[in-house]
Amino acid sequence: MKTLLMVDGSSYLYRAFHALPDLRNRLNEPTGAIYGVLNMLRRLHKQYHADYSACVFDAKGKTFRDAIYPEYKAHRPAMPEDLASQIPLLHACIHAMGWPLLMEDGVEADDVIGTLARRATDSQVQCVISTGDKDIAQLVSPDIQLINTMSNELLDEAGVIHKFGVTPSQIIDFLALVGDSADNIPGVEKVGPKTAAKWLKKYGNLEKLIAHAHEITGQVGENLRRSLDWLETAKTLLTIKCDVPLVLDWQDLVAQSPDTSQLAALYERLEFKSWLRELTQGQSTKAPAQNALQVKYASADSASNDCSSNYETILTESQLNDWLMRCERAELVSLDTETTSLDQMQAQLVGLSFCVEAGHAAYLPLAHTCPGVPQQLDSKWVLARMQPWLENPSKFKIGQNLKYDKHVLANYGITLRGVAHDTLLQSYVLESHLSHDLDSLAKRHLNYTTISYEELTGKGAKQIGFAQVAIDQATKYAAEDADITLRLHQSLFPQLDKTAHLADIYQTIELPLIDILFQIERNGVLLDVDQLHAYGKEVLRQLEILEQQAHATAGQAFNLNSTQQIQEILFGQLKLPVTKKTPKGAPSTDESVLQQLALDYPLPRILLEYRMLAKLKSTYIDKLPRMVNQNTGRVHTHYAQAVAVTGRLASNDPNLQNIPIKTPAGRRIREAFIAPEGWYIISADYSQIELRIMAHISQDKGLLKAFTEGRDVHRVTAAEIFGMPVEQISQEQRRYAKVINFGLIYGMSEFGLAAQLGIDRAAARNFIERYFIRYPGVADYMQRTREMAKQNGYVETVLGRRLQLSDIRSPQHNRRMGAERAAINAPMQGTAADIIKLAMIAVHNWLAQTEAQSKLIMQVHDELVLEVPENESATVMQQLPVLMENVIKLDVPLVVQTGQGRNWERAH
DNA sequence: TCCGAATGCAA
DNA sequence: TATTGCATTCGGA
Repeated sequence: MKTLLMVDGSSYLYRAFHALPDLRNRLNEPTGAIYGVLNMLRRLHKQYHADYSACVFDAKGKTFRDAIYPEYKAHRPAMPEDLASQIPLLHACIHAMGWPLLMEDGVEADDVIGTLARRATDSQVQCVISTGDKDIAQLVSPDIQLINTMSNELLDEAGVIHKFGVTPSQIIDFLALVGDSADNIPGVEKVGPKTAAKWLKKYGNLEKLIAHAHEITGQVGENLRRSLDWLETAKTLLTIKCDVPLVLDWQDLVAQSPDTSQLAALYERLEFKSWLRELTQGQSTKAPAQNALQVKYASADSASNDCSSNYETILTESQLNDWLMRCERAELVSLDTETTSLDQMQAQLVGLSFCVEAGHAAYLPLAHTCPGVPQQLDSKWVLARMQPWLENPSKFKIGQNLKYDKHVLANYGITLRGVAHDTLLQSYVLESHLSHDLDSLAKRHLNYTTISYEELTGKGAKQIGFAQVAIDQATKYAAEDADITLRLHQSLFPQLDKTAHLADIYQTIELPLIDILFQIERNGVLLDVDQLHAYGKEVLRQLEILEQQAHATAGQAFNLNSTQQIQEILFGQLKLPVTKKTPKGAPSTDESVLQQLALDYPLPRILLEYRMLAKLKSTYIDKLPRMVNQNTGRVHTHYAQAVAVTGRLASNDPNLQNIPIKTPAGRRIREAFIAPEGWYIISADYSQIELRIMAHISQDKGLLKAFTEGRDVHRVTAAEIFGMPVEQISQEQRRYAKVINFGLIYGMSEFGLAAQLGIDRAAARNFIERYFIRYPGVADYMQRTREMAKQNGYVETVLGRRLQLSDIRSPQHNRRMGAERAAINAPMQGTAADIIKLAMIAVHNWLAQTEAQSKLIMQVHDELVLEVPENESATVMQQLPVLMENVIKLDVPLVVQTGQGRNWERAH
């Protein structure tokens, strides 16, 4: 049987343009989209030896769809000039490569493809359609398959059912219900893929669904009934025409042999060097592996998404020996572990993967239990064999989040050393505002779609463990991860290295921090479970009393945890005044609202008390004891090193960075964080670090002076804005000044200040004006920062860490203002984050050098917490401030306050 | 079982 | 209509 290969060129054109970096030749002509599309055609050509082929593009001009629906694709902006300018050369290349190129005026590419696919089926020709567009799934049949060449996803009939939950013949109905945002075709409101598939499964098709529309209950049902007329039109728009009159012969679809000299001239102009070399040297079609480090010019080769690969499964002793030798010899080895659990303290190894050179990776299964599993090497023996290499600090390793792998190996008594790089942190330092998971990185930087974990294991309740995954599947996935990580390093590291400050932050802050965070997490913190348990009982009694009081006061029973029910009672039945709404428009019942209402009514006061205790109980009192590790008897948090865009750490499972402190009830919880017998908790925190950083960055004379002279800065500020001597400032006036000082750090508006202080806007504006008159350097800094952000698209910390602000030029006022506030805050929050990270490194190194037993156990943004044996406490108390205050030299002094006690509360 | 909304804890 | 996070409960699908 003959085959026809069709490529939906238009669907790839935009994707290539946006997915690839802005490649240009020496003439500064953009070339990225050309490269992307050609690269795909080359891959397809290698992959399929089709008898007929065609590359199809949309032509200019209106189509019948525009006629029946003027908004069709109307939301799409005009094609960017940088893309439009690439099209003539792209077409020239395709032509020179010998591909039949089709463009029909007034007909969309989809309809050309549909028509040819129909003809192919009629002529008993098999059809493969390469597209990134899901609409075309409607064409799939036993003789017609889709392939998404960017993601390597193949869709046959079963594939469509698996992906969309409906058959190819139901795809049009499915899309009509869901809508297609790419073409600006709305669906039924609130109906997503799940609902649409469910309905179509039940009723068969849209017609029958419409006939039973009255049976659908709820809001969705109403939405459906409202959309009935539209659905017909949507169907027409979404249906690919398979009967377009095309004057074409099968002969027109036979590929010609490439015009080599023409092609060489084009590649020369476009500077596609490796392809050019291939032509001139008459090499095989396989492109040589590229070393991104050497690609200095705007050569398109560095964007190669041709991740050709050779993955091996290690099942024999000799294979292992072979790979170990390669690891020993390689300059840098990419390493990844597959495990039984996301909890790094519990995780057991299922397998290990390595990559020594892009494209050459291996998977070493150790504990797969899938049916029909082959004999695997004995894991104890393997680990003993590998331990010397893993622990050798001069054998360099790279990975994606190696802190996790270090924990996993530590569970087997192995200390991973020689961590030279981590792609998670490279991406984080380079582009903290984007996602850093391996799948996203591969897509973004290599234009490559990895096999997702869920593809192998499923998701939700039916998800299986990695050990149940078949070994060949696991090899593809795990070896690919190691391979991709190495390739990412080759792309990311040179980018980092271009900006000295970013390279420094990566090398001297983030990389060294891996081991320190690992150690802190491993150390854990001791919890007085009995105390929490007793306190929980006490709180439970209070909650029961409060609940009864609330029900009695309201005159009915209701769920005190339900904001909706509280809304109904306060504003629906009791008719209390609504002062604030939630973002969705419902009357808010948050703390500030209840506090206001509590002045005049009894119920809000009860609710406030209830909420505070309920929160403490569920989030901390009950939860923390359950998080105690059974083996160590301690709580081990996880620090996320690449989550917060400003450079801060984040803590989770459990979050130890939001343990209560403000209320007496909250402090009872801090009392449960204890030191073992014979040890102390010592806490050291930076005093007003962000305000000090603001003084340093803004160089405001008044602020610098206040800090340099060691004054109470809130009191000084109050004196300035109230125009009174410092000695006469009241507590209330100081509180105002403090709110203003903090507000400034967050880029607060007069509205926000008014809300915060409970004063009117005019008064708030007055305070801000007086502040800026007294501290003109600060006003100036705010303005400079906004401008810097707008100009560069990013802001920087004192050490040069960057935060990109993609919304800073947004036409949407809200987004732009949000970005401006973030621009003002990020340098201060981020510099503080840099400083405490330096402090962690300094403290850790000092403890190691002096061979102290004391250990870091927590970091809370501006505070370090240590567990210290009695005999070391005096030294630590004396040395901590010295170390922390001198990690950086600012134009104001840094001040560190320390405390020690049997528990965290007492250490404050 | 999953997800968004509302809420609230920290620095 | 104040920055950065994480985690809880509810309630709808």
